[in-house]
Amino acid sequence: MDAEQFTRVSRALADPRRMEILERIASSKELACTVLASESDVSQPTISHHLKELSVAGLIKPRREAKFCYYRLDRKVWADYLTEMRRRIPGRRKG
Amino acid sequence: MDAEQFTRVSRALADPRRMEILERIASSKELACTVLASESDVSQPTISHHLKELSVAGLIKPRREAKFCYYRLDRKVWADYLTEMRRRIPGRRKG
DNA sequence: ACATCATATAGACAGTTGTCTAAACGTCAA
DNA sequence: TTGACGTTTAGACAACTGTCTATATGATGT
Repeated sequence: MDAEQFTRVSRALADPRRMEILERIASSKELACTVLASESDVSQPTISHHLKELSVAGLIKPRREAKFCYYRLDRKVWADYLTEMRRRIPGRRKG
Repeated sequence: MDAEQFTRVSRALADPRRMEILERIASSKELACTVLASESDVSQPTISHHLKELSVAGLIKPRREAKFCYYRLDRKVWADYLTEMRRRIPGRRKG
């Protein structure tokens, strides 16, 4: 994962509400915007905005189906992010 | 790790410069502000500000020795953060 | 006491961000 | 075509953030 995407992901995760949304998406195979909007206490455009940030970061992928838009977690990007974290802050070698 | 600290850590990591500082500290057993300030291209107060954010998040611990202040990574907090990340976005169970 | 060095704090300022409302866009069903 | 629905975009606004300069604090050495 390159530095730019790493930063984008980090920033995307920095907002608690966005993290919450990501968790919600990850907990399901696929989730429609409507569900997220109805579950949240912020407006639907705000949800849309957060989903875009998560998309741009590459953490989620949209699937359009007629009127609806479903999002799913990109597990590869997530795994890559965690790997990059461990690479940047490696565990202590003895000595 | 409680939700509040999780958010604080996430926010602390969201700034590339702060992440860089954290990596630099992690790469060494202990690091003085002076070193960080001299290596960076931002002003000393800005470095001090970033160090405070990282401290408040619990990621680094200061050690005062006379005039100097040395920082080291709190590896437990770091490990806890990664654990919490994995807990929030668990790997897919089959089915 | 005074000057010097290392660090922290205060205050200011521009840029970013999360949120809202209003409106646009695209799809479906009468 | 009209209307309703799901979603995105535009624009506005307050709050937050990264940065700076100037200053304060505190320790050292002369």
